[in-house]
Amino acid sequence: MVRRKQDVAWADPALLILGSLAAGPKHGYAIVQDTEESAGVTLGPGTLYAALSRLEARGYVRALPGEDRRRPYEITASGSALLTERLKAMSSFASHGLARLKTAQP
Amino acid sequence: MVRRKQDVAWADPALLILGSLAAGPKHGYAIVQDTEESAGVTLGPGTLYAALSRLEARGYVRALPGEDRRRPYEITASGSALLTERLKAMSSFASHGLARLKTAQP
DNA sequence: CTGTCGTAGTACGTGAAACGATACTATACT
DNA sequence: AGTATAGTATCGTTTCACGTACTACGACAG
Repeated sequence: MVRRKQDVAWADPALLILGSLAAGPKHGYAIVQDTEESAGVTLGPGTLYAALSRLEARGYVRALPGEDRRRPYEITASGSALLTERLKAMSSFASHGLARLKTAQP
Repeated sequence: MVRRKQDVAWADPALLILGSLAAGPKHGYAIVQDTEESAGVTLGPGTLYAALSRLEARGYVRALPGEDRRRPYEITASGSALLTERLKAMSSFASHGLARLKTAQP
């Protein structure tokens, strides 16, 4: 088992989770499915729950009262603020980078 | 010191390096300065040179003959291809996420 | 001449976290 | 009952981000 950390990642798992929760509260399994289809990234359970509890400890998400055995999470205000900042930075970096790639071909 | 790994990063250092090299060959120190002004991220030497040698080992960058004390690096074709993929993914994730944030406010 | 500042890269230790594997429970179907 | 699926949790390994400290060299001030 040669865990190869996925060879130059483009986004932090925590950011994928926040992005998924931005659309509304979800429980863990739903987050996994959402990031798979919207970002093409599959989060393993180890990654998911570890990142979720870190986000909760830092106040970016909040656990909602679980109805049955699912535990939904909700993004908080500071989580939204953080996500907005990061997404803007990503967006501008991506467009600058793509512009560089187009022009700087020898 | 409590190495807090920077609290939800928005981009892998390796990606910042590739993005900087997309504008043309640079040596390490110049990459640091470039990412500082273009992305607002300061890469420490430990982060920078470790990431650079990983990128070189995987064939995404190539070391050019060093003139004096500096060691310039150049992005390779597969590095450009990788960067393009990742930037496109980042860009679409960022725009989807920002759209979600706008609409889904209770 | 010597201090120190900016440039450039090296070496290294520490801790955080990604990831896969594994295990477990509860419901649904057959 | 047996199997599949939904859902959550924990463990161990490995990798890597990051800070600190260090070497080295040119330029310029004092």
